[in-house]
Amino acid sequence: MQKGDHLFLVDGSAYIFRAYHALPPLSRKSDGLPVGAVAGFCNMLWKLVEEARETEVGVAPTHFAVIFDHSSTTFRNELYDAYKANRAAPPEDLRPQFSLIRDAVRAFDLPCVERQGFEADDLIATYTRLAVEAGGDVTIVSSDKDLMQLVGPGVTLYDQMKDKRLGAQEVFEKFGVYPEKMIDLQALVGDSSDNVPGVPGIGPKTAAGLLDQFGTLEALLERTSEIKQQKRREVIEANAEQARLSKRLVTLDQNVPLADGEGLDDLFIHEPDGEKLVAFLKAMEFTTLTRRVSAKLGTDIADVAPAKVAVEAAPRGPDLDASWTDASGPRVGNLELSPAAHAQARLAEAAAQTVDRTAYETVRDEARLAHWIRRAYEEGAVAFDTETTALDAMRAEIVGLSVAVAPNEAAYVPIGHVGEGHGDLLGHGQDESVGPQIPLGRVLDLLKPLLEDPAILKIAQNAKYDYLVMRRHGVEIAPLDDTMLISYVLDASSSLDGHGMDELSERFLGHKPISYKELCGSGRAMKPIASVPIERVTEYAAEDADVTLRLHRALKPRLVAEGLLHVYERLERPLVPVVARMEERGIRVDRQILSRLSGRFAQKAAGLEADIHILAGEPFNIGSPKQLGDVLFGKLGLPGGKKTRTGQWATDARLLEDLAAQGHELPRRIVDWRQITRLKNNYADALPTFMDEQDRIHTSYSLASTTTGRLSSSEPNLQNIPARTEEGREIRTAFVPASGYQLVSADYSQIELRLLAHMSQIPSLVTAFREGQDIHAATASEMFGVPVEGMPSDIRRRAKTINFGIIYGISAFGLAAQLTIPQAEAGAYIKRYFERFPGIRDYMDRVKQGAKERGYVETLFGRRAHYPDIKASNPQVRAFNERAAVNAPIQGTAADIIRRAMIRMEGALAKERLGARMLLQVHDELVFEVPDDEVDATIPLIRHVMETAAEPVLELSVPLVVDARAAGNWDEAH
DNA sequence: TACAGATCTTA
DNA sequence: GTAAGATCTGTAC
Repeated sequence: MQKGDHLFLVDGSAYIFRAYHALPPLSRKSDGLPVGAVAGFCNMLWKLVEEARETEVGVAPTHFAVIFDHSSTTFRNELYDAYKANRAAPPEDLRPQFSLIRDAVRAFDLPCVERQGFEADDLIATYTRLAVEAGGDVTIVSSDKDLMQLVGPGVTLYDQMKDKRLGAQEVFEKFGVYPEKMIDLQALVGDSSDNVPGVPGIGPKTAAGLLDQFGTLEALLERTSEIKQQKRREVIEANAEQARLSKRLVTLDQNVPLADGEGLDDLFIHEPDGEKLVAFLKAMEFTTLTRRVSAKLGTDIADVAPAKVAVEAAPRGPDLDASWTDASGPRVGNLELSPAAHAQARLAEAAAQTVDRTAYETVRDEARLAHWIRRAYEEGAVAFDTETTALDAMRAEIVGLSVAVAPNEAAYVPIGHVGEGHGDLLGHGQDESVGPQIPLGRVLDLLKPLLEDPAILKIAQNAKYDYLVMRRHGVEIAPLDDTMLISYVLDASSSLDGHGMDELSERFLGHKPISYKELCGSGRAMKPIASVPIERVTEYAAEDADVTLRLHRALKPRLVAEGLLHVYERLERPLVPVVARMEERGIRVDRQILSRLSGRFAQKAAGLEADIHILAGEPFNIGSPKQLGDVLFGKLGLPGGKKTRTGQWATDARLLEDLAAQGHELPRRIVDWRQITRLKNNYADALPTFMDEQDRIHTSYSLASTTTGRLSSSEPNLQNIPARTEEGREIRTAFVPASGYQLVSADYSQIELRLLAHMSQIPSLVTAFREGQDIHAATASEMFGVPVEGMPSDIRRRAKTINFGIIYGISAFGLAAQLTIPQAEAGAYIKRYFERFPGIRDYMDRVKQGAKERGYVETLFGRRAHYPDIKASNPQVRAFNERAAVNAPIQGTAADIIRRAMIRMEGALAKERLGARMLLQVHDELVFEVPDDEVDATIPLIRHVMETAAEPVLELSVPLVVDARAAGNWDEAH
């Protein structure tokens, strides 16, 4: 549990009574077992878990528990033996349902908690306290007045039946006091259903008035002489002790000892096991709910046998509270407690705090390091940053570590510093002048328990980097929050370095941190950080940790307030260690193959270069578009010269191809030369420079640099290795498995087009995918009336281009360019397409409209892409934003789905004890290294995980299909 | 030395 | 027509 999390606590006993009384009796058909309350209970629970975001609660739970009363006396009976003594026994037909309802909660895979000697309310109070202390928010699903005392910042009640939230303001409207005085009010008023005596003749109105006048119950009892009405004074004086007793009875115990496995963090919610749940519902014979649940969870009803459910002859007779406080009445916005207000307050707080770099400490001995570790434990969270010798996490050596536990309370631990001008570039070699430093091994030994402690949240900016560096030193940081990813989820559009710490700090804290450049210089003058004076590095590094901590406080609550917590928790945070391990593994590349290719490309390029210079009549730099343009269109006067917007001659491949098609020799050679030199320079010669000692290349994936949720790959970019041309594919043959392994490539077939079919719900497209038709041929057939059988390849090619165009937000201009046809003709194609698939135009219009209204579009998983310029007055800018907005939900949903597959993949492989290692992601493709003898077992598993990755959140109306193949290199596997 | 523009590679 | 990153050239500083 941590800041930004949201705990739902369901008052299970109250829920049962409500379900029982609200619904007509229902018996199981096969044997007449009464199950009405179970049915109502299950429906409410399912609705709550699935739809909380759409209700007044507005957020989905990250943590969840159903709390029951336990069937024994509680500490309150020791205080007052008449407590709840007049409670009627539950109705006969409800009794057998109690244990079934507990079974139901377990079938939902939700924690179900009860404790002997305590009421459900005490457990709820305890969990609420713990959650608030951990910085989380709480929704108590109940409207029992006994629970109103718990309402406060971050804590509200929720009446599911009425879809009403109760915050402090609602409590005040109902009882005339704010939540903190509810206990005193109840002590005065009493509760007949619980046998809490209170003071006779004092009702809620009078009690509220008295508390308004005196402040507290104790003050009232001490100053009864000030009560004007004689009768009232006498009755209160006579019943003072009874009021004090009542107060103890109604005060909830916030310190119930929790059993192992019932701690706050054990309440983390996870997707239910579809089979288990469906089996239970089937046993109960709830046909409608069974259908609904299985559809959502992707479970085939026919495949699941009903669970064996034991019906207890008699319940253990729990004291179930039938009283249900009516929470009706006017509801007023509860602004001071809403997640939005909370988030805003945090932002304001962060912006107001100033940074004091002189407060930072340089840690030079183990005693001081121990102090900082202790502080981290006290706070429960620590911001963390590593200073290293390189930007590449796979090569970087640790120079120092910084931590922050509170604003301005931060420290730097120098480890690998050397004196100015001493040591080599990597910072190796010690120097006495830098002063004492704790040895790396000791720092790691001391920090490892903290960094791996599941109870302490570690916060980092670009956490994957620090995770990788530390993992290489045997420390597996967890749990981990990443301020960069939080910012990215909140608004991905500022992606051009927009999530860097310095930018975030200036944007949200109004503070400009010391830049790396200021610290170390840049370019030729750049010094290794290990030789910068430690006092200066302390200011820089501790500030980074401090700023990271502040950003976390400022930004994390916005995830809840803006309904984006699930995107972060499900699609971003869990991916950090997964991608880090992929980078760490790297992929093996055959140096010899690349070297051979480089030689061949060099020869070919030299030949072409000579030809080109002869054809041009003079030597010139072919690689210079400027010189090339002058030669082609100036000196030789070739036709079709176009200017780019900077006034240069355009010499792109497409244009040169056109010239070549007209019979010009030179442009053909230039196109070939460009292809060959590119293959040589960009790939054959560049890739070996990234190889490590084991001939493996470790790309770096950015999780936060696209607007749509895709990953990007750099240094080197392994997401644009050639695949289309014969010569290009030879580069791919150099990507090979380790010995004893095969490379397996698994890619989604047409995933974006399938998602378009699902999202726009075009019947003919949906049917085509369901029946496994050739989608481009089907499109062509629908558009041009040509039968699929014997369709000319050119017709199909046009349809394919149009299909891609649709996904990209089509324009006549673009389609014309792509198909090299006149714009009018392209426009006619589009018109015809929209006539044949009118739902597509409606869908695109809806998306654009939504983007204009809200400023953003969403993927099916709730990820947002912002397009503020979609309302620009410049038609070009506007049209561009419209196309991007149409594309983003499709591309982004596909990105979300493969992220989900990646997150599940390692666990799925481990569960089957398979040794496959996930190495690369290329948007719709995953590449693995699989032990030779496990290939046959692994491929079906990989396919299954990928094909079901959208479930159970989404039930797609079209199947996802994955093609997978094993081979000795990436070209053949792809 | 730093940056923008053109080009080309991928999904 | 969408989304990226790398390299080279040429120019501005």
